[in-house]
Amino acid sequence: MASDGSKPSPQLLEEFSQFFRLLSEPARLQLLCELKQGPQDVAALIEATGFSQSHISRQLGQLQRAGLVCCERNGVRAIWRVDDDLADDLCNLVQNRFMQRLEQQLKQLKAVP
Amino acid sequence: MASDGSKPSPQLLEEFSQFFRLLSEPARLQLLCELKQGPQDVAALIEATGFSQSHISRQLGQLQRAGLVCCERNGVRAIWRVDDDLADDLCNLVQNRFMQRLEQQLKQLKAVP
DNA sequence: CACCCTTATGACTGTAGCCGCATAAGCAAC
DNA sequence: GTTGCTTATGCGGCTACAGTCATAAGGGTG
Repeated sequence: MASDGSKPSPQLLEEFSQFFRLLSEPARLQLLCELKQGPQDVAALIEATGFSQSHISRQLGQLQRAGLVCCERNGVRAIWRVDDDLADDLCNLVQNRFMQRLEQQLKQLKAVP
Repeated sequence: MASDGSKPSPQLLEEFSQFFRLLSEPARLQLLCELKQGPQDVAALIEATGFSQSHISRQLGQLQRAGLVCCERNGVRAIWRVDDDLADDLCNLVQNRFMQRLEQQLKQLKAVP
């Protein structure tokens, strides 16, 4: 968000929040993780997650519109795959921070016996 | 999310999604941006954003529980400030991707006259 | 053509969460 | 003590969105 003193515009904030909202649903994150294992069709995703077909279709549609996944069609069948590592990168950043926090808390507990 | 072939646990996905949900609200992003300009009290945030006092208090509470902001109390007054640059880093990553996408689309339009 | 399989979508319900209003809680000064 | 100022919170309305069911749309195969 602008490393100088300027503030981002409301429109940009709205776009940021919409993108983060995409990742704020465990179901979508789980689909992204499954697809990270490799391209799969919807039947495999149903098997892996237990979600209903319509649910998966909707979530994949949202992820596709955001450019995070894409699909290749063999006739009627659709093979989905991750199209952008951004979500993965964001999750790694968050996970690193989680770990740093836990280590810091652990250190503080050790320091005061 | 685990650069090897393993999938994150459902609990971790839940934590990720909860964190991203924090950033999925323009009001909270805006508060973070305002505080990025420098530590401020609630009155200044009301002035800057136009939000109600109760609204700001709730959102700051959520950000505080997540460790993104913290406050220093002078008696009854609270001065809030950013306590973690993670949100900023995440926004920068997203913004870079937005720009890359737009440049790519622009290039494709130029390539096919 | 009919029949089947896969995916997308309209309609609906239920729930979560934003947001404001009013009020309580906490602290300073008098 | 009371008065005033600042922040936190219970309550309620409202909206947005996840998730399901049923159905349509699009393609393959006989």
